[in-house]
Amino acid sequence: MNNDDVLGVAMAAYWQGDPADVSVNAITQMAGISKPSLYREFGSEDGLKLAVLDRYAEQVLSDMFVILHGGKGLRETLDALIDFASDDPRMDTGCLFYKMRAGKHRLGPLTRARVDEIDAAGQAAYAAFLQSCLDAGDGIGGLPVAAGARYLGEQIALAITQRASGEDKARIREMLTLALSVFTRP
Amino acid sequence: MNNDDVLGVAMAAYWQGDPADVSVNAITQMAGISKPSLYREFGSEDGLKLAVLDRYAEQVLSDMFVILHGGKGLRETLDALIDFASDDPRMDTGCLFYKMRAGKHRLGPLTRARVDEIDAAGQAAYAAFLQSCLDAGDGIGGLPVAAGARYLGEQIALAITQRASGEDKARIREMLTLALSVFTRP
DNA sequence: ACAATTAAATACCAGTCGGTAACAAAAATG
DNA sequence: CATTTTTGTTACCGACTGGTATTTAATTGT
Repeated sequence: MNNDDVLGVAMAAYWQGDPADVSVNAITQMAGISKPSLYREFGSEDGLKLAVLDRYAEQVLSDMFVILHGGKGLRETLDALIDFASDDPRMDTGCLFYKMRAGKHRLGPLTRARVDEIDAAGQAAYAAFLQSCLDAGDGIGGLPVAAGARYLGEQIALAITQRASGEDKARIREMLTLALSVFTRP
Repeated sequence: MNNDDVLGVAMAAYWQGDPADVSVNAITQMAGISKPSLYREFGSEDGLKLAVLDRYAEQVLSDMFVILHGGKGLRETLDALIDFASDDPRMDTGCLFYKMRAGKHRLGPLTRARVDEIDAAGQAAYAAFLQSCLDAGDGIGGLPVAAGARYLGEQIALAITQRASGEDKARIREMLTLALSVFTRP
């Protein structure tokens, strides 16, 4: 059981439940390693969560950035975001990043700082996407880019968070589609 | 320091922070009473939280039901909801009910059941409001009542939750107004 | 083969959690 | 006044938390 395997186990555990409800003891047990081994590798619980978050960003969140930077048009990109948020099986138990962001006050300083970084990067990506739509001549419902980016980000987060609470996929899609319809209004 | 005072202290503590992060020890300390006194009165942490939630529903949530059952028109009622969610000073630290609902898995069975009850009552109130708008001849953006009620409830919850994380009031109002504009679309 | 070094595990630390048993003061009841 | 019953307190319980000091096992260098 090498370090990457441990990271995988920890990510699965944090992702499946609530990061704040999974103890280091539980992780060492699931990974079949001793506690000092884990602490030697990651330094602290904060260090472990940071490593997990980085791995998650690179393995999962990257897909969302790919959608946003795909250079497709407004409708096509929004549809891809809706598909991802309401149907991707990886989001069945929610998004680890959003879970961490929702419980930010329970995180250590390292992980919290990284959450803020990723959040800012997300905002920037949403804004860049909307700006590119404007540049391409697509209207975005007459909204300012910054406000639209915040709105878009929060609606996606809301939809994925509802996935974690077992809400029906079709209903989530319905609500998200409705929320994002403000961008494609005549 | 009588029982109602203790309930007030507990409600303030739970409301201010996260209900899951406030221990019974902390509450007894803040209220200046001993732990067995609190347990004799409320039975368990679950019982205390249930009592707090009931008090909160009667003191705060009732105002939202009053708005919904006020018999006013669509636009006026939505505006009142937007005002409440984005400007009412009592929502500066968020809504205790939504905080409990978000951390439902951390609640005891009594409180969790009550959260579900209140949630269902909220859904019903939103649906009744939208139905009354339809009956009065107001269109609600061509949405089915049930879907609209879910959407409306979640958008209000999102807005108030953002209040708790210190988001700017004006931006929250902007986003909520945008989200609810789907109801008043021509 | 033996010594030095590294890796991993056992066992422990102080602190907090929700919850209670045992006990002291006070108030109601005979 | 004496007795019971309620009210409140101190001190404790076992279980868990994040984090480590210490010891044992495996590996390496010579």
